[in-house]
Amino acid sequence: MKYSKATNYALHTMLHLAAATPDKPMGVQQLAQQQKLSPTYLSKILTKLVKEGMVQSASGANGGYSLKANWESISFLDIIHAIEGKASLFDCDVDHGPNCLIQQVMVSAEEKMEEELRNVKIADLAKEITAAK
Amino acid sequence: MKYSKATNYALHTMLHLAAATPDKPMGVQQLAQQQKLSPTYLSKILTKLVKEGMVQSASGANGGYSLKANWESISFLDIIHAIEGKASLFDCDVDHGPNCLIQQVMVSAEEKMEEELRNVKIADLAKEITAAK
DNA sequence: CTATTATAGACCCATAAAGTCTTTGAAAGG
DNA sequence: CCTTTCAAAGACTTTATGGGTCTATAATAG
Repeated sequence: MKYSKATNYALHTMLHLAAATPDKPMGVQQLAQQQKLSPTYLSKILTKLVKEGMVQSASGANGGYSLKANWESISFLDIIHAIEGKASLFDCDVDHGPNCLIQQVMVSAEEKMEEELRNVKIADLAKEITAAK
Repeated sequence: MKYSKATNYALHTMLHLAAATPDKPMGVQQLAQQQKLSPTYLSKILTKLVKEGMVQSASGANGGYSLKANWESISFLDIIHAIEGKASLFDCDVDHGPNCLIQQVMVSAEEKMEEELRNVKIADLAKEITAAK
């Protein structure tokens, strides 16, 4: 079990947008250079973030991606869910009634992790970065 | 990102052993029937648990698998680590120095989940099951 | 010695992640 | 209106891994 690389890229891209230019749009090639990956691949990831309402896109000259107005409230969990989906990490497939004790333990542990990820906003890290400069 | 089915099988098998016969060994075909999967596949999973020192195996007639002496202290996390490995769920591959803030957040969230999984022992659930009978 | 059981490893298949390429569509600016 | 610049969409390829089978080997009880 591993987080996908796409999640890593998404988190870094969001942090970069938040720390640099929440206002001005930034092109995908520029964003891709930071992480040394292909622009077309990153654009697929960004499109997911757009669909989830975290990022705005603008076509045409001087276009690009920028954060949406509500960006200060975006948490790690929001971004992870946008890429990985919102399904539970654990599914008990065994056919033994609806109340699987194991399932309950696994889900409650997962919720502990999600709670933490929900509490950390991308804006928190962006502040740390800009303060360090 | 999902837990593997093997983890699900391992947890259920451990629980079944703990709730049924911590003393007498149980054959893999019997264990496999419970979860409706092939004995050879389950044996691969059980071998991992043996190597991690949670389960004892005995070849030959009247052989099979049984829990080890220390079984009351075995946690969910122990079993999960035996199957999934102990690596972190998140690796920041981006080349930007050793102190990735994102990595730190992800790891600390993961530790919250692990803490919970470390606190729940398979013996706890086994007690619940036997008490319910 | 034989029946029974675990162990090991080669092997296969399906699915999903990871990434490329090409076409289409939208906007800005002359 | 035409061209340039950008994102969006989707087909496609590649690679890795989970999930599983099969067969041969080793250990042990009786």
